[in-house]
Formats: sequence, C-alpha cells, structure tokens
Amino acid sequence: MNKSVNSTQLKKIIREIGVKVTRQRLIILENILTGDEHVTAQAVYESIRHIAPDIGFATVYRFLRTLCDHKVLTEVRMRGLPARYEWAQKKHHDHLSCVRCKCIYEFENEQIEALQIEIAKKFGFKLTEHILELYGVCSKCQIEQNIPKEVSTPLQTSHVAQL
Amino acid sequence: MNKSVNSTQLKKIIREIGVKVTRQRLIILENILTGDEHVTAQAVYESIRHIAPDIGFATVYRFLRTLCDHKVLTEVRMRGLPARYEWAQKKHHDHLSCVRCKCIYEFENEQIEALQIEIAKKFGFKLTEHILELYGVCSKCQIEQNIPKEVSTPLQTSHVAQL
DNA sequence: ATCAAAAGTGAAAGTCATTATCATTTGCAA
DNA sequence: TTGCAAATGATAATGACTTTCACTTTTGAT
Repeated sequence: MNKSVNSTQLKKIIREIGVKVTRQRLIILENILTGDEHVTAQAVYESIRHIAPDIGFATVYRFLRTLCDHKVLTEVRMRGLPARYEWAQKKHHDHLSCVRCKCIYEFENEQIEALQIEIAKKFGFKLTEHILELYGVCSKCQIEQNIPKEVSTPLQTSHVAQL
Repeated sequence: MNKSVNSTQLKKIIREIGVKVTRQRLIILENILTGDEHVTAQAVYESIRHIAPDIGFATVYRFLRTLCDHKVLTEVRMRGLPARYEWAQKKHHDHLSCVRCKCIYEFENEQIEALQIEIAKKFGFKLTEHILELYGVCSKCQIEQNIPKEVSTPLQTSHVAQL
C-alpha cells in the first residue's frame, strides 16, 4: 500500500459526494487510501488516533457510512464480524477468507455472476446486490495446524485473482 | 408448516447430540419444528412465552447455538440482520432475499457449487463453508413500489426451487 | 472579508443482538 | 435415592454501531 495522495485529490472526492470538506474527513480518507485494505471502522479510528486524537469514533463511523452510501467504499461483512471497508472498484469481486488466520483473498468469476442473474430472474427479482463468501483454511494454516492458533491481531492480507 | 411431533422424537434428537433432555429444550425444539422457517432467536423466545413464560432468552440462544454446533440447525445471517435458523437439510441451498419486505427464498445451483470448489482449490484453500446471498426487490415489491414501505413486522415467506 | 445558515463534530448515552456470570435448580447415572 | 455435572434464568456485560445534542466549522452570499 502506502500510495501518496495530495489533499486536492481528497477534497475532490469529498466534494463530489456533496458533503463539506473537513479536517477529520481528509484525515480519515487519507488513512483509508494509504492504509491497509479491508479495514474495520475501529482500525481506522485507532490508526488515526496518534495523528488526530480528537477525532471521535462516531465521526469515523459516520463518514465511512457516507462513503459507502456514495459508492466510494464498499462494506464487506463476513460472518458476524465487524464490517470491513474497501475501495469500491469498477470490477466486482468476492471474498475468500481463512477461518483460522482471518486473511482475506479476493477473486472474480464471471460465470458465477451470470448464474446469479439467471437465478434472480427466475424468481422475478430485480437483483440489487449479492454476497459470495467462501470460508476455509488457507494453505499456510493447513501446514501450521499443529501450532496453537494465534491470539494477536489477525493479519489482513489481500490479493486479487482472475479466474 | 404445523407438522405434528411427539416428544419421543424430540427427546431422541436432543439425546443424540449428547445433552440432557429438559422441559425447556423440548419446548424450544417443538416450536422450531412446528413453526415458521427462518426464525430468529427472538421470534422463538416470544413464540414460546405464552406457553412457558419462565424460559429465559439466554436458554433459547444457548440451545439454538448447541443445535447449530451439532448441525441440527443452520444459522443464516443475512446482512447485519439478526441470525435466523433453519433445519439443517441434507441438500445445501442458498438464499435470495427482498431488501424491501425481507422475504426469503431458497435456491440450489450445482454449477455455482462446483465453481466455488474450483476457486478454493486455486487458492490452496480447504473449503469449509460458503455463503451466497442474493439481494434484490421481489416481484411483489416491484409492483408496490409506490406504496409506502411497511412498518409492521416483515412477512417471512419461504420456497425452495431447483435451478 | 464577513456572516449566518446549514452541515459537521465529539462525548456520551442509547440500541440491538448476543454472550457471560453465577447462584440455584434439575436430569440422570450409579 | 442420591450426588453432582449439566442446565437454567436473572442480570450484567459485551461489541458494534447509531443517535442525541450542545457546540463548532464550512461555505455561499454579500
């Protein structure tokens, strides 16, 4: 990650969704842009604390919601876990997550997409969204099965693959 | 629904998962067996109240969890909504839900299942589970779009279709 | 630049679904 | 029948948000 962004770009994004440009929004947005993918609201809040300890978590949650409402971000809810946020990409993709180390991979599959549309049509539904989540044990965790499960913060890795 | 069940059958199910047979478990289990599909823990709790007001919701939640752990029930989590429970069926299926009236339909699709396994394999994952949820507007709600959204308890209908 | 209206903010309280605690009760194997 | 692990229910706690509200900031119009 660690892309560099200038505040002009950030301001543009904020203005385009029709809300006011504030210091807190710039900081939050920059953090999301330059930080890890698949972050939780808590993670953003904590990651921002050292640079701007005055920003409340309500503001983080609120802005994250706003960004989702305007399709700048996409909310990813895996299981009952806290929501994670990622940049809304042109290309749709789904997620594959390890139940042990919680790492997340992304994948795309046109065939499945097409089949979903077909199914919705058969039920007379106007499809607005879908969620496809695969859960399993990643290759690394299959090997380390004997090692006790980690207790620390789960590592969030991310990759995209075209299948 | 309204299948009739005798307590011998219920007791058998409870004993088979290796826990004690209690009055509350019999009542909860009968309620799930004879009641609606896709019920929430709250719904079970409330539905039971008039016949056994002494059963606490902790007991309902606990037993529902136990039933899930032993594959008697399956937990279905759509979006951030409360978990719903359904009988674990031999045949796997996925869900299609209306974002407006919250009705749930079930469907099966072998092709998608096969593709999922293939994707997991490509990532070196040992697939343990998957979630495929389609969200949209059902045919009924497409027609009633002009009528203000209902405020009362959403109707839960359920169907299975083989595609 | 100034200024008021509207929008945004932070702290704290509130929700909602679910889980944990713990003193008491109950199922059931011996 | 009895001993005791398992189960229960009341209540408190938790986690992830969301709402409220008094105060602050942005911004478009002047």
